[in-house]
Amino acid sequence: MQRPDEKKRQLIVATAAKMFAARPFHKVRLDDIAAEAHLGKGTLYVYFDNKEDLYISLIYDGFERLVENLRRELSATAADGSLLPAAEALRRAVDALVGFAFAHPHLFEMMRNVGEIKRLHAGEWKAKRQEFMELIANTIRRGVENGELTDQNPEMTAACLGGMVRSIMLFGPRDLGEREVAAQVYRLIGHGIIKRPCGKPQ
Amino acid sequence: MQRPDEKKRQLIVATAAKMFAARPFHKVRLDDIAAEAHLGKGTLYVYFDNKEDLYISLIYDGFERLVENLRRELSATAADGSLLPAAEALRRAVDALVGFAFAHPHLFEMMRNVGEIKRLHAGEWKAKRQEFMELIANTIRRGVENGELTDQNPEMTAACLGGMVRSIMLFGPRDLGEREVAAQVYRLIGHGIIKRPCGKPQ
Amino acid sequence: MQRPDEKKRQLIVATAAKMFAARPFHKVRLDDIAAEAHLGKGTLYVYFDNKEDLYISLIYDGFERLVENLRRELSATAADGSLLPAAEALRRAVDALVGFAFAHPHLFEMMRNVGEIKRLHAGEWKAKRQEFMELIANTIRRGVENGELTDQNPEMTAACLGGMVRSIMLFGPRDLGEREVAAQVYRLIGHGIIKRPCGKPQ
Amino acid sequence: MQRPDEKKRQLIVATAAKMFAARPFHKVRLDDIAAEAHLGKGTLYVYFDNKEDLYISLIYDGFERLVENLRRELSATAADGSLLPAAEALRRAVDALVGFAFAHPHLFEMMRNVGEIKRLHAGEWKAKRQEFMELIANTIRRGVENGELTDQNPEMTAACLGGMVRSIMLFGPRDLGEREVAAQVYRLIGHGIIKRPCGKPQ
DNA sequence: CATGAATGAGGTTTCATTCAT
DNA sequence: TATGAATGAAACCTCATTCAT
Repeated sequence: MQRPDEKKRQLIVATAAKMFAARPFHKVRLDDIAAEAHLGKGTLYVYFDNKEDLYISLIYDGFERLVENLRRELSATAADGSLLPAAEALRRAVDALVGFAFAHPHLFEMMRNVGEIKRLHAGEWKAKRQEFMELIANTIRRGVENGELTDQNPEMTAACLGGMVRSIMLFGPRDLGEREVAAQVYRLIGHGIIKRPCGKPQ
Repeated sequence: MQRPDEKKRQLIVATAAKMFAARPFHKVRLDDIAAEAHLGKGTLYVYFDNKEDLYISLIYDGFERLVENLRRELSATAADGSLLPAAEALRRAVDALVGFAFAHPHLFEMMRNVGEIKRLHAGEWKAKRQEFMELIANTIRRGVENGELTDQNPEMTAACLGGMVRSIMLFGPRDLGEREVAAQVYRLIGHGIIKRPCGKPQ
Repeated sequence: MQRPDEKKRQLIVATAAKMFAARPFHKVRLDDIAAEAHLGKGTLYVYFDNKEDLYISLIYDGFERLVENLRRELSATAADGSLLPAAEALRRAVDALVGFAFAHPHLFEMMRNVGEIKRLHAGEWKAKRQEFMELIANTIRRGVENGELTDQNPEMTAACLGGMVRSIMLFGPRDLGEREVAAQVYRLIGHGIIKRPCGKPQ
Repeated sequence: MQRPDEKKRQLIVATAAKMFAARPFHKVRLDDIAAEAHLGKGTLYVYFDNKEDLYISLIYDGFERLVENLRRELSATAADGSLLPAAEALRRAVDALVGFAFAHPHLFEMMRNVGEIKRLHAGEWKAKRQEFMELIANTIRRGVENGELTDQNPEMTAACLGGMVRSIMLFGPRDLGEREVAAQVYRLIGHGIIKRPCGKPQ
């Protein structure tokens, strides 16, 4: 007797991620995923309810990992045990985000359809997205409180971050390196592009 | 692109936009669009080659209008006939972008899948997107040249803008007004969120 | 433009009847029905919701015709406009039943699963079956009232009739003629409930 | 037909009977039977070759028991060792039939598809059904020979019996008692074929 | 013997597209 | 031009059966 195998689930998810990233949902056939994973078609249905469930799980799993990465980075502490300066934390968040985008371009690309998912799995998804937003927004709020940062609407800023990275990946110049992208995003979010004459507050 | 009955074409486009915005491509049936538009299914094929053509045309048309909006705003001249200051031009670009997003949420939401389209209609699309990018990037470059702005990679910044707006619309706090969104985006892109002590260059 | 064609519906029904009679439900493929009827597979779905709907419709249509036959026979009147004697009416009912069984063996055979259908389309079916029962039971009751017949439970008797015919067709000796079957059923049912005056042998 | 664990085989048969009676063959999944019986799916295959074998065995076993019941009843002898009068034997047959129908409604209901089975296991089944028919038909013939009964076609009459009971159970009035059903069937069948001496009302 | 994860042939069903009217 | 009945390729999914454990 065999037991449901987490390894196999991972194999399916990874294979599916590759396929779904390369072509739109309705052009990906489960037959192909099964073949690519060297599994029987029915096996997919042992681990997932249906095509959509597989798709959603895929993205959700990825997003979950991303949130974990973020949490780890943002909860890092300095030598003395205190939290990192907000600006430093923000840089790490950007790095984590961009790093994830480069490490899992499939997943990142697919998160475009998050709007669709929200309709289907509102509950779980909303909670996880809330986590994501809170991690960043709270960091910004902390910075605002201790005078490091200034932001009239940390929530909006948090919401922006993902979109910035995604847009650059999709529409920006070709062949950008991870470093460059992270640096540019951090510059934009951090200082913007308008030269401010000294002493003139924003 | 003039067809027998431009009114009818518009009706189809508008109906389709509504449907495609509400559900993903593969869940929208031509039957549904035809029914919703009170037209025969075959009529759709008088005006569009196939489902994908309809979908692409939809987004392309929308994007085209957006680009025209942008061009109009960015080519505005001051009383003396000179171009607007770059910062002011940028503000107008952000306003145009956000205004469009609020005016055509369906279209804006659908542009999420622009990546998909790129694969299909690389040619036309690439040119149009190039226009979009150039409009913004050139404005930034102009500002950099005349000392108003500073940006190490105007192309990336240009690429960012759309994503920022979209992210805020999708993931940001509920019930945001057009003004608020435009203001926040402009603040972020313009000055960022890090308080800079006077005299300390970025 | 073509209009939904009642002729085509009949063609589908007739073809399906043949197939479903020859093999059990789960061994009949819609592919086969479509091929046999020289129609596209999808055409079946223009006229019926799904396989089960086709199956049910099939039997229901047949049963409906049977009930109409019965009604015609039982409402026949003598030369003077009065209803037929109950015994005569009963004979006609049996003839109609057996005639139908011989004319539409497919349908009659399939009505075996009426129990199944009841669960699915309780409403319509129940009403139609009620009609069937009432036609026979009322005839018997009329005979009882005017002294022709005697039956302690006309409803049960009515319920019996179909089963008798079906059993004979299925399990009785081979190569029975319509006449023989009708005669035997009538003898069984008839002499059980017809008061025979003394001395008059059956 | 003894298997490793006869108890377990019985459990499977009983569970399957319940399921097959409630829904048609193609809607009963072996998964469901296994789950309902708290057994592994594979275990079913230890005791039966395949789904159809299970189904057939089920009905065949039931029918076999019914035939045994009938044989016992019909071979009963009077105090003096002679066989029972034909009319009395017939009554017992009807009682046995109705009793079985009430005791095993699942099985009885399933025998609807006996026609189907005939095609599949013609051999064994034909023999067993022949036994059933002979038991009844011979009893009738005996009655005819000794003047108790009159029947032009005992085989047809025998074939009828099962159908009568089944029809009443399925389509007759609700909430009939075993007694009532048996009585009515006996009256119908009996008074049709029993010579009634003059002046003796039914 | 008992199990249930794995399988994949083959089923039902969908729906973009065609074309006769 | 406008229609929607007809089509059938191709998709998703089921589930009887197998077999490693």
